[in-house]
Order: sequence, then C-alpha cells, then structure tokens
Amino acid sequence: MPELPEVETTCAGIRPYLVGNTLQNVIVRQAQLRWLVPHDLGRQVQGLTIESVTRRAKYCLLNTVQGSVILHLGMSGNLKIVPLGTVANKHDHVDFLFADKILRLNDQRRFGAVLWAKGDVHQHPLLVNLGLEPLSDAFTPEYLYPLLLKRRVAVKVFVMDGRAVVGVGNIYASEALFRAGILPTRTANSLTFAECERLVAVIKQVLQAAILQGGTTLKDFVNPQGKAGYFSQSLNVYGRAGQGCYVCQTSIQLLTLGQRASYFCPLCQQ
DNA sequence: AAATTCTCCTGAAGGC
DNA sequence: TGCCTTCAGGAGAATT
Repeated sequence: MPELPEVETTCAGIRPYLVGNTLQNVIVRQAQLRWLVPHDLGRQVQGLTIESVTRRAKYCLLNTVQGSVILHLGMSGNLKIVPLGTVANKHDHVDFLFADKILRLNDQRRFGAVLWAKGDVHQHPLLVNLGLEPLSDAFTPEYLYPLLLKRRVAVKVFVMDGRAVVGVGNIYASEALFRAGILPTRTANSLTFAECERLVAVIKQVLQAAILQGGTTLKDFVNPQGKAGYFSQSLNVYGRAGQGCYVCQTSIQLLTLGQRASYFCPLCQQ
C-alpha cells in the first residue's frame, strides 16, 4: 500500500510528464471514492497548465495558477501515465486528459480521493492542520518532545496521528519503533528526551531508506509490474508475528493498537 | 479536548 | 470445488 515513500516516488514519476502540460478534460468512471469526485472537476481544470507536482503528507498535488488537484492513493491506489486511447481496465476510475497522454488513477479499494482545491491548496481543510513533514529539517526532537508530553495515547498511535508528524503509516510506525527500541504500547508522554531523539532519527532513517528503494521502481514507473515487494525485504518486524527477531531471535509479537496491527520484539523494545 | 470506535471497499485467506 | 465469513488498511467522521 502506498506509504509516504511510495507517494513520493509516484509524484517524482509523474512530474516530468505533467509539468508544463495543459489539462484538456477529466473522465470519471467511478465517482464514489473516499469522497465523491466533484462532478464539475473537468470544467474546473480544463485549460489549466500544471505548474508543479508536489507532495504533502500522502497527498499528491497537481498545482495550477487557479488551484490544485488533490490526489490521495488510499491503500490500493496508483497513478500512471498512459498513451491517449489506452483501454481502461478494472478499477481505472479517473483519467486526466492532456493533449498527448493520460494520467490514470487505478484504485481497487476506492479509499483514495480526487478533489479540487481552488486557490492555495495548503489552506484546504484536509491539509491546513497537518503536522510537519518527517523529512523536513523542522522535524526535530526539540519539536516533537513537548507534543509527546501532552499525549497519553500509545506512542505508535501518536506517531501515526498526522497532527504532530505526517506520513508515518502502520508499517513504518512499527519499523521505526523497533529501530528505536521503544515498545509501541508505551504512552507518548512516557518517552524520555533521549528516546524522542532516537525516534525522530529512525523515522527519518526508515522513510529515507524506503524512498531510495522506491527509486528503483521509479525507472519503470509507467510499467505496471514495477511495483512488487519493493520494501518487504527490509522489514524487521512488520508481518513477522511468531518469527524470530533478526537481532535476538525472540519471537515477534503482534497486538492491536488503535485498530491497527502492531508488531514488536519484546526483548529489543522496552 | 482527548481518546476510542466506526466507516468506506475489494480481494485474499481460512473454515466448513 | 465452492460458498460464506473474516480481515486488512488511511484517515476523516462519529461517538464516548
């Protein structure tokens, strides 16, 4: 499923095909995604030129002088560039038509979103209250620690809650806490500053590593099969319940926190 | 306000 | 072989 690294890779993959190109129309085959795709989206964007393609949290933004198309991939979405006239397959819900190509959204489970934000997209309700980008210089232990102290939820739930830091999904939350040696069940306000420092460092580390691996799929981005298992070999705990920890051989444990599967090593994480 | 639970959807996996 | 049930997952909405 698309986590921040995959969204980053997706944005980078489509950017060179879109910047400087003008939207001709939008075809919506299935409007019922996470939210209804605006019925007048085609009319809104027609004639607008893509000035930049950026990412905020797990949103991919197609920016024009009038406003931005907000794209979210949910957990099964993907974007690709295909030639005009390419036959749509199952779950190909939305096409953005350009003069010589199509940007096509496929989303099996329809948890994704396609929205239009007039004006400054960062003022949109979905974006305006988001926390910091984990890979930004502003995301530091000094920033995070006071926020941790104010919350009593499990630290894993806190990390996945976009109010403090965005883009850390279920897989990377488990992986980051393993690398930081912190039990996912610890309350946010129980962390020491030193633990907060480790947490910030490993979040950056694990996301950066995954983006580098995502770069591999970038090459054949327009090729649908280029997406299999690109980070699975670097997972230490996620999906490994009952198997031995790579560090100490202790059996990896699984429990549910905030309705999410959480994996951890009971010996390496304290 | 903060924490918890519910919700959307599809396909894979497990049970019988 | 096949049908039925269960479950995962991003993140806003609803509820406690």
